Amino acid sequence: MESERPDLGAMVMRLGRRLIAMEEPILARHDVTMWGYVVLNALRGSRTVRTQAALAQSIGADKTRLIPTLDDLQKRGLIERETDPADRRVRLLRLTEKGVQKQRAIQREIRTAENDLLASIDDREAFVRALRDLG
Amino acid sequence: MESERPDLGAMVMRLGRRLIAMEEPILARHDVTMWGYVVLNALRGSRTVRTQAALAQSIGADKTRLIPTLDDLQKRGLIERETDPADRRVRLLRLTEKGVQKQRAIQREIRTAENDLLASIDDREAFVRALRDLG
DNA sequence: TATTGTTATACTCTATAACTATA
DNA sequence: TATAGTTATAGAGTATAACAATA
Repeated sequence: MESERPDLGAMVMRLGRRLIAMEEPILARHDVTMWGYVVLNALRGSRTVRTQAALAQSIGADKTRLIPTLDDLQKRGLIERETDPADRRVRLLRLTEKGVQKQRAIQREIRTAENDLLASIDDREAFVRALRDLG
Repeated sequence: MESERPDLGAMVMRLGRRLIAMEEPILARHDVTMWGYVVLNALRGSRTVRTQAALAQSIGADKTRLIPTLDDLQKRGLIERETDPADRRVRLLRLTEKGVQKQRAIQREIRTAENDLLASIDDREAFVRALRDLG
C-alpha cells in the first residue's frame, strides 16, 4: 500500500534540481557552462560530424541559443567548426582531442558525485534502468 | 554491469519535463497554473494556517512572485487570505472548501496519468520510494 | 529599527524576426 | 526560392530594490 506522497512531477523535478546543484560546482571548476557540457556530451557519442541545426535539434535547443556556446567552446579549442566543402552553408562540428579529454574529466567527476548521491538506494541498477526507460 | 548511459541529471530532467508536459493539459482544463497548483498542494497538507512568507519558503519560491498567484486564487474563491488579528502585518492563508475540492480533482487526474506513465516499470513502489528518499 | 506584504524596476533567459551567404 | 548560420530585437519569467503598514 503506497502511503501519501507528493506528485511524481514534484519529486522528479526536486531531484533534478538537486542533481543540477551538484553538477554546477564541478562544471564551474572546469569553466564550462551547463549548455557547454550538454554540447560536449552530444558531440562525444556521435563522432559523426553534425551540423549546428542537427545538434540543436538533438538536444532540444533553439539553434540561436547554441551559437554563443559554440563560439566559446571553439575559441577555447574544445570543438572544431569547419565549413562543409560540399555545402558551404553548413558548419561541421566535432570535438578536438582536448574537448574529448574535457568531457571525460567532467563526466568522471559527475559520476562519482552521482554514486555518492545514490548510495542510499536499495537497487540502484533497477532505479537507473527505470529512469532510462521512462525517458 | 551498467552499460553506458546519460548522466543522472540529464535523465531526471528529461523525465521531469515529460511529467510537466503531462500535467499541463490537466491544469489548463482546471484553469490553474503550475504555481497555483503548487500553492493548493502546499496549503492542503498543513491545515495549519500559514503566512505568505512561510508558504514561499516551503515551496522554494520568492515571496514576490507568489503574490499574483495568491491574488488569482483568492479572487476565484479557492483560498482565503485574512489579516492575523494578533499581528496585523501577517496574512493567514487557507484553502476554502472549493479549493480543497479543486486540489483533489486535479491530483486525482494527475495520479491517473502517472499510473499510465509508470505502467512499464517493473517495481513501481521501489522506484517511487527511491525518488522519495532522494528528495 | 525590523518585518510582512506589496509594487516597481532591472536582469536573465529564451524565442522571434530579420539578415547574409550559399544553394 | 529555400536553407544554414548569424545577429538583433522582443517577450516571459524571475530576482532585486524600494515602499507602506505594522510591530
